[in-house]
Amino acid sequence: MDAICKCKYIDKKELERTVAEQPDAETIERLSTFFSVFGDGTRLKILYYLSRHELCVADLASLVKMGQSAVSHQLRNLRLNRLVKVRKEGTTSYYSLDDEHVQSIFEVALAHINEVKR
Amino acid sequence: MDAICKCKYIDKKELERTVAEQPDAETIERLSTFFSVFGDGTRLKILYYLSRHELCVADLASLVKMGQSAVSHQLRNLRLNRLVKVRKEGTTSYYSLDDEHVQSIFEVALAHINEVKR
DNA sequence: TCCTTATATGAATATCTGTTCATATATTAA
DNA sequence: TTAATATATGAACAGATATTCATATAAGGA
Repeated sequence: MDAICKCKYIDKKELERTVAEQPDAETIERLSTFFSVFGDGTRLKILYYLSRHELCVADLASLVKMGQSAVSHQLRNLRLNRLVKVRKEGTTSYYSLDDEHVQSIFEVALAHINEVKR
Repeated sequence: MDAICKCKYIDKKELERTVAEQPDAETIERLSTFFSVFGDGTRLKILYYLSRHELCVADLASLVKMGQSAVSHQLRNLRLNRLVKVRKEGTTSYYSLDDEHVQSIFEVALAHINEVKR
């Protein structure tokens, strides 16, 4: 702790506690990655549809009005971040949500943007 | 509704409801923007510190170990997204949180990454 | 076996985003 | 008024990211 606290209104002891308790680098890294996944309209739409139904790639593509390839890439992203899971049947891949937090995340975020109301 | 539902396992009626109830373009836009703000380590750190103290720019810069300019740019971003607010006193700007959802957001996200545990 | 269908993926490209650098603005002190 | 300090901001640059295109893989049917 060095150049900190040049300003007034700060209880130095409390600030030291804040620094001591700060999330470690890995936590920050994983948090920002997690939020980045939600920071894209295409992925949000996919997550919304999957929160209602298990769906195959072609149907998702038609629902979000994007090419099959684009959707496939995004599903891969969501899969790697453990937000969706796949079930294969023949050549068809059925995707569904793999995280019970997605719903809560949506709710809090909607609460935010509805209160700010532009 | 056209090329949808080529796959089985889908109740067409329910799918129509899902489409009818889907969030509009503006909501998707605002949601993804909202999440994008959290999708960056520097901003997450800033939000963490501000969740504990009102702080000036110089102290924030020293805490997150970044240049004053970088922090200033990020604070501007956070300000435009209504997550922080400023209070000026002389030449000093004191920032603090401007959103009661930030805490809840953190909690849900932490719950997620702790359960997935790498 | 050959063809069709569903999905996955590497490469290329265009766009977006974060940081730095230089500088502007504004307040206070000398 | 001049200097020093705190912050803000435009421009430039580098790195990240989303989409498209072409193609690979793989299963099922003819």
